[in-house]
Amino acid sequence: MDPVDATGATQRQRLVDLLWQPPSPPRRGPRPTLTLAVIAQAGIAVADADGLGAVTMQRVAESLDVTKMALYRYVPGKTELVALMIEAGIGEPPTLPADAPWRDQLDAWARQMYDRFRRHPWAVAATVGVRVLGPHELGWMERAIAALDGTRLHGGEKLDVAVLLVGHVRNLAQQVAGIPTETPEQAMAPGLSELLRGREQRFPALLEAVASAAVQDGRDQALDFGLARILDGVQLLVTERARP
Amino acid sequence: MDPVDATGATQRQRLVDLLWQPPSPPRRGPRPTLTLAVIAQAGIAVADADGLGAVTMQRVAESLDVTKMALYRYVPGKTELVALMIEAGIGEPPTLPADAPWRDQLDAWARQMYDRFRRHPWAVAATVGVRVLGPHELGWMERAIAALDGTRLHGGEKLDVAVLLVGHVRNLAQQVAGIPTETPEQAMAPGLSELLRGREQRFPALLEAVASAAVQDGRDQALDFGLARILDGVQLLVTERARP
DNA sequence: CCAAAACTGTGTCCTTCGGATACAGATTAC
DNA sequence: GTAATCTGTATCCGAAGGACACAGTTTTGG
Repeated sequence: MDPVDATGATQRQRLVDLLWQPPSPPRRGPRPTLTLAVIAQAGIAVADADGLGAVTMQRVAESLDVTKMALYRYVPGKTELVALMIEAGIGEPPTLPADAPWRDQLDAWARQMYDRFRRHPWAVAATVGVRVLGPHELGWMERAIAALDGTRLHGGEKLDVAVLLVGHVRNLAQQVAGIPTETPEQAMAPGLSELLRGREQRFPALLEAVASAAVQDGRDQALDFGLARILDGVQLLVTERARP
Repeated sequence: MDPVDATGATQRQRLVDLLWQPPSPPRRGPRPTLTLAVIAQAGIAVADADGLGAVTMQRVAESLDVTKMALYRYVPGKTELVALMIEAGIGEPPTLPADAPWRDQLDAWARQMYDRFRRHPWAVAATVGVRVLGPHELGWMERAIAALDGTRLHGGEKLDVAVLLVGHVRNLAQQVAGIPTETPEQAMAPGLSELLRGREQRFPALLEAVASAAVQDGRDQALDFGLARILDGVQLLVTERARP
């Protein structure tokens, strides 16, 4: 199943080690010219500028004035490089007032995560699919779950709330990616209204919604809306659980 | 900005045409051995079997007993092939009872979309980022918006509800992809509990949640949970709007 | 009926990418 | 000092997307 290398470690285990136990500097041989952090930052710079597709070993190496193969001394492969970029890009989990109501905590949490994703739009595409989580990413999850500590939700429910919020934030960040100036609703997809033109009778409800939404103002209104709905729904459950 | 080909059409416009106006059969020359639908199905078969990464021109062409370059007679490039795969994979929007309450309609809508994504897990990864929407995909949106026709929500709000639901469904489908047997909570990420082992003091809330969630049963419980919360939240808004 | 036009599928070539391997130089431990 | 260890490099490879020219096939117009 999982490919095994010469040392007997699986690819997965090597990635886990890379993310969770940054390798100690070597005791012999020439001093390394690079570090994992520097490499990750270089990759992030490329991705921020020209998208995830532009992140190639060649390009990252060039920006660091080394050869492509030099990177492989630090990183097993491109998958691992992207994983490091995600960890660095998402960054440390936010510090939230632990004594604030859970709803305020989660609201702030979601907005800060949205901020990170907006700063690094490629991170949305990079974090699809099952993968190994790093300390930062797990720290974010921990912080969200911890916000629900006071409630009487089950463990599974707490996890589900976090998953729900992450999904919303990721989804919105993705929609806005690449269209920094317009509002999300207006530019949900390139030329939505353009597509609808000439097909009015086929998508009447959509047409009317888009037309009346175009008048709407609102930076990040879709984020606010979804967040309010989700937290309203969660609040309903929490209060229901609160009374015996 | 947008590359222009010899005929003066932009790449984007060519894709729009491909999705919305299936090209008519040629009037002269040899009969084509393939059709767009057949090619898309071949691509879907490959993706279903071995993932989106296994979808190469070569591989798809082989499965159709043609050369790689033959495909380019039908499809401008791989991007367009994937777009066709998405359209065919998502399929026609569901038929829902138009007289049912909006909540039941949206619930069924979301579950059917979840079903499609579960059948084609690669579709989640393929539909990240801004892209041109096809008739099917737009039809799904239309159907969701139409479900809210009776309510007094604004156009923008209706769109936001749809986006919210799509986000949840996509997110869940992605989590479950590749782990068909276990429950989503248990296998949110490969070896979440394995990662937590030895780091109990660093992620206490997460640890407790995972531990108590492991006992939970529940196929698709995360889907149900999120759906219920979201629709609860929407319902709150709808009823609020209903009374003057 | 026949030639020109239009179209299909193929073979060949190019570039880019991720990655394996072998090697030369630098640094440290014994 | 010498052996072990580690770094960065140069070279090579297979697979990928795609450009292009060509040969064969079918229809249209005279």
